[in-house]
Amino acid sequence: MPELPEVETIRRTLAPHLLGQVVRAVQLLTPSVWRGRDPADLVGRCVTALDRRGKHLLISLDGSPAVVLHVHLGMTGRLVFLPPGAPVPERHVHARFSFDGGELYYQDTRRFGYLELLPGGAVDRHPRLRLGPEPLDADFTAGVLQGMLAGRRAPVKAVLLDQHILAGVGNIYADEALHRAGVHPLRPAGDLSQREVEALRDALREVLEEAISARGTTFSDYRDGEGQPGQFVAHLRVYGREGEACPNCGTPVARERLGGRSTYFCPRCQK
DNA sequence: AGACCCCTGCTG
DNA sequence: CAGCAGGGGTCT
Repeated sequence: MPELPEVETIRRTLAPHLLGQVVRAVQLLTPSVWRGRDPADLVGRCVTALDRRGKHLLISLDGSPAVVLHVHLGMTGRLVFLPPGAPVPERHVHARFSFDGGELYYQDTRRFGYLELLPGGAVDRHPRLRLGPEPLDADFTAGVLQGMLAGRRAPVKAVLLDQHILAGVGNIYADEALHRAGVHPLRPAGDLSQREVEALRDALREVLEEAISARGTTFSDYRDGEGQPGQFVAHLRVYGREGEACPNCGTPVARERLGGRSTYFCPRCQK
């Protein structure tokens, strides 16, 4: 579920509740979702930062040495902060973190996500966090994207989805960016013209920024850090819209499978 | 690039 | 009942 815009929205909505707060207790209800050091090691530590890398959330806590709680939400993961008295989630709650101002719940219906407690420091060298560049960083230029695509025969969409090459783009935003750029998802990555690479770079940044502004895309499961759904589903142009009119040209949106996943595109606008 | 795996729930 | 779902991993 959560791609870059959703994780960024969760980060922003959790930050005011967690920064400067001390973990008073941790309850791990489903041990299999936990990796790394003992969760009890969190108790007494203060949250010093919330960061995002791609689709990964990194919660830094103080201490000597400091630690980082690494969260990946998979398809259906949620991280929701609730003040005292708020209705308590009941289904698929796997962990609960108590703070003076409320409780942080980790839920995940399908359990594809995980929580991992890492030593602080060079977290980006950790195997699961060896990711490609951030598409919203200022130095993600058309030249950088060109370098990612050059010489590859794989479909351009498959390259966009590869987190080791580019961080944070998932099935929804890959399809949306390719549509905006007018590029067919099955085109061999290395065949794109310079003009197409520039359009794709701009489209990726635009769609990710707009989705963050709309607080993410909610089909069913996704919620932000305060339990609220995102609004970007109303802005989707092709994703999940098989048979509906392309907003550009009116041609029915097509769906094909790529690597076992649905791919939506306009057969007329995307060559 | 594809198949299969992880897991639960919803839809047709 | 089969098929599908925003994540990723591993193995051909």
